[in-house]
Amino acid sequence: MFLVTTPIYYVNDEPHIGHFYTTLAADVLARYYRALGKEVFFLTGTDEHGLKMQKSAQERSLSPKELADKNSSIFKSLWDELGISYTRFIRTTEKDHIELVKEVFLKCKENGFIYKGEYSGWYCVGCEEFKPESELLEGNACPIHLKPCEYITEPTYFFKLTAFGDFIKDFLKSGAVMPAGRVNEILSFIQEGLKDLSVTRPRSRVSWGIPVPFDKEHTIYVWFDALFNYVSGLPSWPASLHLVGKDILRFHALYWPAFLKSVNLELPERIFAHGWWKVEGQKMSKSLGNVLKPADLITSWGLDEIRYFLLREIPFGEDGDISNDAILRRINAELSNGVGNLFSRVIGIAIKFGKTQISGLKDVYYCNKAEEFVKSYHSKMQDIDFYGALEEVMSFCAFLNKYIDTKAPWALKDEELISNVLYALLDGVSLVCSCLEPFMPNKMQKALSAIGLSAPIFSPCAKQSHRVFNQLTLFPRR
RNA sequence: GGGUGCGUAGCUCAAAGGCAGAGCGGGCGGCUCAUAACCGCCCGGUUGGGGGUUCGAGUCCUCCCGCACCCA
Repeated sequence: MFLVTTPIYYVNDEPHIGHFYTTLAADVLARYYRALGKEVFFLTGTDEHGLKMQKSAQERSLSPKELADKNSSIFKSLWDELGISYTRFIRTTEKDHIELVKEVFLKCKENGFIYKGEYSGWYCVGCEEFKPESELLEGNACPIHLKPCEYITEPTYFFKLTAFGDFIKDFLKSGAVMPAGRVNEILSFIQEGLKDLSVTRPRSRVSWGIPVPFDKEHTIYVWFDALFNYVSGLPSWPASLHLVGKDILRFHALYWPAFLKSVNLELPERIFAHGWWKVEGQKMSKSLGNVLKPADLITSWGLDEIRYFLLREIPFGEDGDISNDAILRRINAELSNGVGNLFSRVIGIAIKFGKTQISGLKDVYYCNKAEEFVKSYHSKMQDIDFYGALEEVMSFCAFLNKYIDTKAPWALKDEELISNVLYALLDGVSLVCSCLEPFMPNKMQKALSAIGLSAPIFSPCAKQSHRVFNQLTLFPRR
């Protein structure tokens, strides 16, 4: 079973393009493995505890739960509207999750990895973390929130992170964390010396969270709480793949494996950290007011088009830039002129020559090309290289266009020869649409049904005959 | 301040010491099945800059510049 997760999104934030990007990547992989006939469980959800939520709720005279309900449903209904094919939407306020976190926390203590101590330092409410003194601005202000931090000393429970340094290093060197380039950051963080991690907050200060099962004066730290959603939310453990943004890789590649090991659970098979999008060349930020919402983009360009763009524009893992020019280029050059036009071309030939029921001799040259294409497509998909996989599709489209020109079926007199060409072309088009289906499920399902297929097929020349039902303009030029 | 990574054509990216490439965009030609599409050809480069190692460097070393990120 393929078990894929997104991070659970913190409900104090509004969904933006970054949330969509991670979720989209998971959705594409989920659809891909389903199309391969594999059983898939796709987990996403919301992270709802913590001081930030507690305070936001207070400001709005709501209970934290009321605010969490409201904001969580914003995420959930967005994913529903966008057709994200998640299996479960988990919330950290759900009972089974809370029970699991308590259980695991207790076990971690029993295993000797949690001990009581005291923590003092400058605390930023916005960040929900203590700030090192050197980082503070004038007036002990937090460099991110520009508001003064509070100096506090409080009893806390520590997690013995220091016991896991070598274990984590081995994990990082195993290649499970991708892209490899980002692993160095975590390694050097370990190299500089780990410290034990405070994993509880006093109940008096943070009441909105899961209580420590053996000490009601303390609340379990939100990250400890949140990360275990992967265990409570999946039907089995370990996960096949955690998709995360590069900003939270440390939590996933360092703390998370340590937490898991401390309670004798297996580690996730793979963790992939993707990059960040700029918007028209600028960093996305609330202060710049250029936070891009997925719904806005999709309204202007279309859901499938944006799905395609985000995974095609840059190699998955790198940072990228979203601009209207770039989107326009991709849509016109690749979707309209490439895929869409090829589709119309082939259907057009079939209809014009009155051949909507097509069988023919297999062209070995075509079949070899197609085999080669499908093989590299799969290999890229399994490496989580969306960019590369889509590039393969585009070159196969180019091959098919050339194939048409070379064979020039309109110049052929022999009916059988025409059928042979059309057989290869329809086979090719069905592969193209199949390979694109995980990326653009809506358009591709229409395309597939126009050629009589209800689901993707990935085997070249497997069907003895093809049928053409109707002409379709898949991607109008912009 | 310390560290990691990046910098290749106008744009998005390849090239793991061996002829600097693809696609897009631009120009010219061809074709008529198709969405002014498609096919072919052409233009496009001091590989951020300087120095070094090597028969040979985009690739390795070193210094500088710029950008991103991690840490203090």
